[in-house]
Amino acid sequence: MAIATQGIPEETKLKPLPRVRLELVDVFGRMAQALSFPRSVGEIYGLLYLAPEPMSAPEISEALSISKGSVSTGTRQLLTLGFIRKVWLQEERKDYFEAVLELGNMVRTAYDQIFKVRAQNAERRLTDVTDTLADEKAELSPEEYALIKERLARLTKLQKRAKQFMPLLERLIK
Amino acid sequence: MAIATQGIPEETKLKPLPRVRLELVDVFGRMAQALSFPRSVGEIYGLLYLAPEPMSAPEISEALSISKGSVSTGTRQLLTLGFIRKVWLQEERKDYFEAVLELGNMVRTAYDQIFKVRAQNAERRLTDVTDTLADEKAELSPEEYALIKERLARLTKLQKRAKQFMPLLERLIK
DNA sequence: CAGCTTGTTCAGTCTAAATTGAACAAGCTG
DNA sequence: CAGCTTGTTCAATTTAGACTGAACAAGCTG
Repeated sequence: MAIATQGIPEETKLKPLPRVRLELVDVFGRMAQALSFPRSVGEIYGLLYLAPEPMSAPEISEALSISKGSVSTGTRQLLTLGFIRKVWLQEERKDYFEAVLELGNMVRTAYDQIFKVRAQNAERRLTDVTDTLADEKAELSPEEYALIKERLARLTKLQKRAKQFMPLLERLIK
Repeated sequence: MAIATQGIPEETKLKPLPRVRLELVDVFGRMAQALSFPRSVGEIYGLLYLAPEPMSAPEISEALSISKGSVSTGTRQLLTLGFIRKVWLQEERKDYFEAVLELGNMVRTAYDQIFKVRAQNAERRLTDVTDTLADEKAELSPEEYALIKERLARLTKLQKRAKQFMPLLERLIK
């Protein structure tokens, strides 16, 4: 008997997840994909969101049948986005994770880290293009130059309007 | 001579694009990717945005070095999003395309078609999960049932808040 | 109607990103 | 300290989905 159970990790006692939980895992998995995050990241969050207790990385790995590596990188991403947090359970040695339920915070940090950065990039690139136009003025016909200038000006105007709009959005999110 | 030029399409007279235009193609290409659209779709829009005249599908294909197929599917997507429109040039037979410059409209229809649809999907899926919980009630411990119920209620609440938020957003976009 | 060109569709190819799994470091335990 | 387990990293693999190119339909032109 001792021999037979030897290689098997002692923690195989996990109950299968109830259907509700599996379904929510799927919902968050798809949602993550729609937002162009790795599906597994969404799944981990979905799993933790309905977990009665914090879960360890090996537990997550088994419950979702994804590799240790994916769990490691996935939890790291979720931690930096503030979607989950680490919990130290009594004298346990492993890390445990739980979902952050205060969704307001989540949305706000996600907004800061993703939307804001992208908006800034877009702004910079647009000014680069405008610079290129100035450089190239001599090589363009006056008509084409004027046309391009006017259209870039439109974009810049839109850009500015979006920028003004952002603080308002930020206040609404809070 | 007749033989030598035989296979070559007569319309190879396209000038190379000025650098400004190439740069904007790139900007929109990347922007599209960031919004999880195919890069080529963004590139087509970027090309048309600074085009002095409407462009035909073969012209687009050549200017961006992408296949006929990609141009066909890309223009279709842009048309349904309202980002470009078809133009019939005098008695020409081919379709010509031009960018819609009224960005307000664009943003609004894009919002309707993408964001709104996604929000509705999310809502439906969430109610599905809630239904599953009801079905499964008997198989869950009272504690687990209560916990899951409470957390799903949180999500539903957030969902509702987001829903209320949308008309406001719509007004701001206009 | 034969021979063009245009435009759509779709099966196959290619590429970028996600995922795996193995190697390794670090800590705990007998 | 030998033998666990945990967790990270990274090269290799897999997968998803964008892109291509060929086949086809439809129209116009001599």
